[in-house]
Amino acid sequence: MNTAILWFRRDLRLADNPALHLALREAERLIPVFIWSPEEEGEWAPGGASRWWLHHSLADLAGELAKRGCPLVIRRGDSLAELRRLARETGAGGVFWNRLYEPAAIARDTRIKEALREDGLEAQSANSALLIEPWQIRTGGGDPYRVFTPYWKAAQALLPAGRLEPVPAALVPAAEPPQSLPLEALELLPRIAWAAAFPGRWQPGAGGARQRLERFAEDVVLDYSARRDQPAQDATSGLSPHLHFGDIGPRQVLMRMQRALAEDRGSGRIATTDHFLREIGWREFAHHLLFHFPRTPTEPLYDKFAAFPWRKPKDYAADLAAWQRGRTGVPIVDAGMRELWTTGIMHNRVRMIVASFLTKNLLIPWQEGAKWFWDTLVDADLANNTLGWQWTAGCGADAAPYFRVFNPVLQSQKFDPQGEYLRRWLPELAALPTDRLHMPGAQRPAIVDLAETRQRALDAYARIKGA
DNA sequence: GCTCCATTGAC
DNA sequence: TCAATGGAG
Repeated sequence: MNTAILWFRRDLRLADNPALHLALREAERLIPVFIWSPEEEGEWAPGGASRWWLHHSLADLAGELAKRGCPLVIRRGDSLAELRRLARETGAGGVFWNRLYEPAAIARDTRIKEALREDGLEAQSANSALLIEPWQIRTGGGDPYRVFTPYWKAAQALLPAGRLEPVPAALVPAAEPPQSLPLEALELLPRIAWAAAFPGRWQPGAGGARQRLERFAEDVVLDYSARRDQPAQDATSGLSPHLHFGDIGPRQVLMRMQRALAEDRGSGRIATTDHFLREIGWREFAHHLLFHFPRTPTEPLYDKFAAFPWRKPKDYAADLAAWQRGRTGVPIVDAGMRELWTTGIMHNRVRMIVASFLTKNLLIPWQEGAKWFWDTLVDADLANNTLGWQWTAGCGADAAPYFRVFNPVLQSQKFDPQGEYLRRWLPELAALPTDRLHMPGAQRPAIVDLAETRQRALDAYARIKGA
């Protein structure tokens, strides 16, 4: 084959890109293409924050490709139609891509693979996004895992080893350059100034991802176990949006961590690196679950929770709005929701706190929280978002037992003892003494009584228990 | 079928 | 202490 199409989706990098190497094995000339087709992702088209990231990550990828003499082609519309058109225009003999695991994407890609093969084209997919593909791991009984610890234990034996595919220094483009839209034509950037603070916080793209991984592996991971749960600290990797868009892949992360370990065995690095890789394991587990239980983005994994007595939309609309805007009167909740709105991210510890508050204290369905996160997080990822929300709501895999209701005041005191995080995101409270800072009503009257609503949640759970 | 372990907590 | 549950053995 003379020419191959490399179809980029959420693998926006040249390093450790197996589809790229599949294509280069088959063909001399390469046509890298990105097709904007959000309607093909059903209910889960990228949200506003994700689109901001995608724009900049695509710009970075286009730059890297141009440097190697092989410009990125940008199209919009029906993916299959555009791939066929591109193959016709260029005489390409095949299409290569890296797999996605969302139900809508799997259905689309399966259909496209069949259609391209019927056209007489080669069509092949590869794995760039996961250490272990969802179908590689089963319990002794042959079922998918639903509990993390045994899943991750089984995963150890299947972790990839060996070298990663190198980045080609140069690529050969199509004989005739195909038509391409300018990136701006996709209109991915928000029209309002909402994302104004994002560029100071993030550098989307493969270069930014590599810098983050280096900094983390050299320095931050040393204290990861001790500091990861404190939202005021800059003690996490910050890799989640990069991993979502494939600016970097989990194999690159794993190999870098293994190198860090090899460089200084005997230090405290072993335990803390394992702890971090365990979090990468949660990402793998989330994809395992989404693949095997594709209805979970909207439905509880365990059927009996379908009968859970959530409040009704007309009753909770005002409380939901207060939660979204960071006006609940519970400081740690409001701080987290403001961090999310301003930066497109929220510390994982705080995600659990605000999610517990929404589902248990406000008794609002977890799906509402999942939708809000979907639109506001730069790292919005269907697998991770679904697992996180169902975990907190108590209806999903490896869930916290429902009777474990987070107390946001205790959580705040424990994980932000100096009130540093609270003062950062609620500057109007900066002058308060720390002990008062954590308390509901410090800034505005709390919309609910914590003790009362905790009991209401426990009662609601008791009603469906054993159903 | 049984025991044991683990499970980002609160009272 | 409370308490539910999956998974391993």
